[in-house]
Parts: sequence; C-alpha cells; structure tokens
Amino acid sequence: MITLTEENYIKAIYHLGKYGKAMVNTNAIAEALETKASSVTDMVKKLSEKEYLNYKKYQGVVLTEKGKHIAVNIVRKHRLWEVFLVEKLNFTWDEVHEVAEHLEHIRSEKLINELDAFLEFPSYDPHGDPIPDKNGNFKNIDKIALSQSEISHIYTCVGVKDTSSHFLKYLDGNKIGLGTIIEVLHKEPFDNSVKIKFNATEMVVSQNVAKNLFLKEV
Amino acid sequence: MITLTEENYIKAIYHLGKYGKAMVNTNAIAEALETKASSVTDMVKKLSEKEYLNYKKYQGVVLTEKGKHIAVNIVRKHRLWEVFLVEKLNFTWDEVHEVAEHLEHIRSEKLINELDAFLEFPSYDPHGDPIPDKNGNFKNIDKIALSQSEISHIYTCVGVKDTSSHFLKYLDGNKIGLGTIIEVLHKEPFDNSVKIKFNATEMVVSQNVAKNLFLKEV
DNA sequence: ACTAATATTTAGATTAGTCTAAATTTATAT
DNA sequence: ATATAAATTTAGACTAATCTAAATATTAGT
Ligand SMILES: [Mn+2]
Ligand SMILES: [Mn+2]
Ligand SMILES: [Mn+2]
Ligand SMILES: [Mn+2]
Repeated sequence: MITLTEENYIKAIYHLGKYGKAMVNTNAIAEALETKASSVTDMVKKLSEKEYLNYKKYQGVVLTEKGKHIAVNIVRKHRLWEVFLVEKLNFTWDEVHEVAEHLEHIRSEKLINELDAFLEFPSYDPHGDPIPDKNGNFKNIDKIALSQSEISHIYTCVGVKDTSSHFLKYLDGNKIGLGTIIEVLHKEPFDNSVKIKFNATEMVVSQNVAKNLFLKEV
Repeated sequence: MITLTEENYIKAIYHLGKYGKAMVNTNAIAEALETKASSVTDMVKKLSEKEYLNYKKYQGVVLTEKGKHIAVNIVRKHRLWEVFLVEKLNFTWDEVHEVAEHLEHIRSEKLINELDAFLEFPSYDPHGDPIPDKNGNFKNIDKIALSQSEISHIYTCVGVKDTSSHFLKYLDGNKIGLGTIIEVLHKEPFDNSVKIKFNATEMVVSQNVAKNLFLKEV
C-alpha cells in the first residue's frame, strides 16, 4: 500500500528529475514539498526500501521504473481533473491546481478511465501540459520558450512553464492564452525582454515571462 | 483544521444519531468505522474538545450544531459525487459508495457548488437519499418501508435503506429499481414476507428485503 | 441486592510523518 | 591543501491515529 504522502514525494521527484538531472537532491525535494531536508531523508529511505527509487547517501535519488509508473499515473489523474474543472465546472486555469492536488490521490481505475472518456480523451491540460493515456504514453509536443524564439517568426502559444496563479492572471490580464498567435518583433539583448505582437496589440514582456511561455511554430 | 479521520467520525455519528437515539454509544461508532472502542473513546474526547460534540463518559455522544453542520456538508458532497458517478461516468448504484467515500473529503466550496449546478441541483442521490442544498436544507420525502405498506395499495419505489452492494445487486437482478411501480398483493404474517407485483411480474420478498425498500404511495 | 455479563475507559505501546538541533559529509575558495 | 561554507544525515522529540490488555463502570438476571 502506498500512502498519500508517498505519492506526493514520488510526483515531486518525478517533476524535478524530468529535465536532464541524473539525480534529484534532498534540498530540491524539501523545497518543492515545503518541508525540511531531514524529513526528506527519512521519506527517501522509506521509498528506497519500497523500491520506488534508488537512493545514494549524500548524492540524491532516481526513480525506478516502478516509481515512474506511479508518478505518471498521478500526473494523469491530476491533469484530467484539471481539464474537468475547466471544461465542466467553470474553473479558470489559475484555480484548478490546488483542487487537482487533492483529486489526484483518489484511487479508482474505473473513475479515471471513465473521466477520461467523459472528457473525450483530452491530450493536453489547461496549461498545455500533455496528459498520459491509460498506458502511460503521452504525446509530447515540441515546444520552445518565447525566450528561445526567432525574430519575425510567428508562433501559437501552446503552454506555460510556471503555472502559478500570479503568472496565469498576468497572462489573462494581457489577453494571452493557449491558442494566441504571437509574432516576435524584437529581442532586447540588454535585459532579454521580448517585444511581441498579437491580436493587433504590441507589448514588451520581461525575460521572466519569455522563459515561462511555450510556443510552437505555426 | 479538521482532519479526514475526524470527518469520518462525525459523519458516522451523524448517521447513527439520525433516527431517534438521544445519544450514540461507543461500540456503535466502533462498529460503523470498523475500529476498536478504545480508539473511539480517544477520538470522541478530541472531538468534544473541539466542540463538534458533547461527550458524557460512559453514556455516549451527541453532535453539537457545529458538528451537525460539518456532517451535513460531508453528506452533501458524498451524495452529489454519487449522482455524478452514476449520471456522467456510467457507474452503477452499487459501485458509487466506495469512491464517494473518498471524494466526500475534497475541500472546495467552488468545486461542490459548481458540481451541484453541473448536475442541475439534484434532490436525491442514486439510492433515493435526499441531498442537502448549500444551506444544509434537504427535502425529506415521506417514505415508508415495504414492510409498512398496505395490501392492494400501489406504490413507487423511491429508495433503499441498505445500500450494500449485495442488496443493490439483488434488486438489479430482480429488475427492481427507483421508480418501479409496485402493488402489494399479500403480507404473510408467519414470516413477514411480502408478495408484490410489478411490471406484470409477481414475486415474494423476504422481511429483510421488505424492511430495506422504501416506497411512496402513488 | 448481588453477581455476572457487557460496555467503556485507561494505560502503555506502535506507526507515519514531521520538526529542531547537532553531527557528518561534500563542495568551494583561497 | 586546508579552511570554510553548504548540503545532508542522524538523534531525539512530537502529534495523530491506532491497537492490546487491564481496569472500571453500567446493566441485567436472579
Ligand atoms: Mn498531491
Ligand atoms: Mn496543469
Ligand atoms: Mn469517508
Ligand atoms: Mn447514497
């Protein structure tokens, strides 16, 4: 049996280990879960014992296949619930995360597969993140950050990296959302800000914004 | 802050105290929650401390208004989720209880009120139990058990008392469900069995069944 | 009214998850 | 190479929820 807390650790480690990084270190996990490093050490020993991950003292952890499988299933549930909340219950994309954080732990194969069908097997969640299917496969779109874009090219906005309420509300306020068509007008080398144009509006966004907005060439 | 376990105790006490019974006793709670009497005593002290109920040593407990409010809210969530599972996700009425047992603890005002609206404000759950509205009011239908029925009267089946999978599957197997029109043909004094007729079918049901099937005079 | 059976509470132990503070290891910087 | 800083682990303590076994209170039967 796996506990809710264990699930949260495994998911956090999965997300932290996603981009490169051979090993995920203790402090990173502690920060992600808003807990203390000493608590992480304890839990990581237990998860290692249960073979959800491999743990090298003072080095960090790597999920096993068994651990990855658990993680992907939680991500699947999290993102499907997010779609449900936005599509069916009038939640905005900045409201869904907190509730999905709890719904993701409800354990019922039938529930999640029926929900998937009810939502007509969505491939992406409200933040543009891919939703694994019931076998754990997800179609990864090849997206780039706005900061990686090329001048005078035209892109569609397909996702966000930062899913915090602050950032999402900033985008809402500026009428940028998934599907928005963006032309890159200028990239300022001095502060890495980017001048963009969309729906006849021109605006300059900071490097911070540019790094957190994902695009796909149209 | 109230824990998931506390919520389960409060809900169990609410259901046990519903019919008459001034006080709910320790063993009844222990049985309902499949735990030991000593655990109940501990928890009941804590809930009393937090003013969710009044506890008289060796006598039992009664929920306070504060406790009742919590209980009704959990019941509301439980029954709304049950409706969702049946209406939208193809669950049968004997499959919903277990999952709803977990979903009922998800805490989000918006979630539950939007779900309520999405389901078009249902008044009854799949077992015929009334669903409290957001203010905690529920319209109680005046129903009687089949065992209380009168000969040659005609009734509509409006609910079940026992919501166990066993009983529900028995009803399914005999094509009895909510909405079924039933005529009472004979009541056998010897064993309290009842002979009924519905959809041109005649059958005899045991006292056990007769006590767990709720009817309303048509 | 007294005894026996039943119900309930207490005492003490256990497990999961967490924390602070101290000890240890690894990384960095002269 | 050595000292210092940063990261990590250990030790010991705490809370929530549970259990078993023993003690105590209530109820029922004669
Ligand atoms: Mn979570
Ligand atoms: Mn998301
Ligand atoms: Mn529950
Ligand atoms: Mn029900």
